[in-house]
Amino acid sequence: MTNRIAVALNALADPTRRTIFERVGAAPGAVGEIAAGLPVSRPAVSQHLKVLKEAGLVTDTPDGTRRVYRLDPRGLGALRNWLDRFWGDQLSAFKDFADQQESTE
Amino acid sequence: MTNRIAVALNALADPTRRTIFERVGAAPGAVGEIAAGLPVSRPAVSQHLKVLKEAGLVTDTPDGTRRVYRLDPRGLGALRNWLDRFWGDQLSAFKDFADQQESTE
DNA sequence: CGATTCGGTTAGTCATGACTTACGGTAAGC
DNA sequence: GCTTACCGTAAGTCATGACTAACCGAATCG
Repeated sequence: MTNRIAVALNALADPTRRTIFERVGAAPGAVGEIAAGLPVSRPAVSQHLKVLKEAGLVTDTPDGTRRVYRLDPRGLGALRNWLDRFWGDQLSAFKDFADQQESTE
Repeated sequence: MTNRIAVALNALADPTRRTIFERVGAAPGAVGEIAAGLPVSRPAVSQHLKVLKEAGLVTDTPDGTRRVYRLDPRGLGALRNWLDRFWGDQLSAFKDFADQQESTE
């Protein structure tokens, strides 16, 4: 459960991989199209897409010799839920902090 | 602007650092308290907290010789907004995909 | 004051992973 | 059939960063 978060965060931590992820988010496309214009080789993009796929952040669909990648809502949703948990923690913690400040002033 | 996202994601990618972040989220505390029970040394925790602080994910407050760390809403909010952008992309992309599926069946 | 506690910093080691080059494999076009 | 795109994989190189041990500064207590 927290492992899904681990792989997702690890996948999005790399700058090149994040750029690839943003490109896929802007418009689904094949590996060659995604790699075009990037400062890394096509095999590198392939490896990054593999990591993103195993993280549940993208999915691939065969299309002839090409392979179209698009966003996967599962990894995205898992990250959102994880973040929202801390958002709640943060709010309650801030409330405690504010109460304490008020009581000691 | 995207640099804030970069440092935040990079900070949360490390497992040890994520554990520290979760501990701080559960309950604010000093460095020694956070380091207690962790499989790494206290200086390591100190270095991790520095990274989390520079990422806008935690803040520190001096308290005598101690130093209390708590969550910082800024980094948390930035991450949420960044994720939500892709959430919108994902939804529209899924809609396009569904429309295309429908038109080709 | 000295002694103690708490925490940040430095230097140096070591493992992880991002990248390229070369290769193999599959589907479309002649 | 043969060739051409397109893509994933393997092997090997190299840089980044996580960690420990040792050190130093600052605040508290006797």
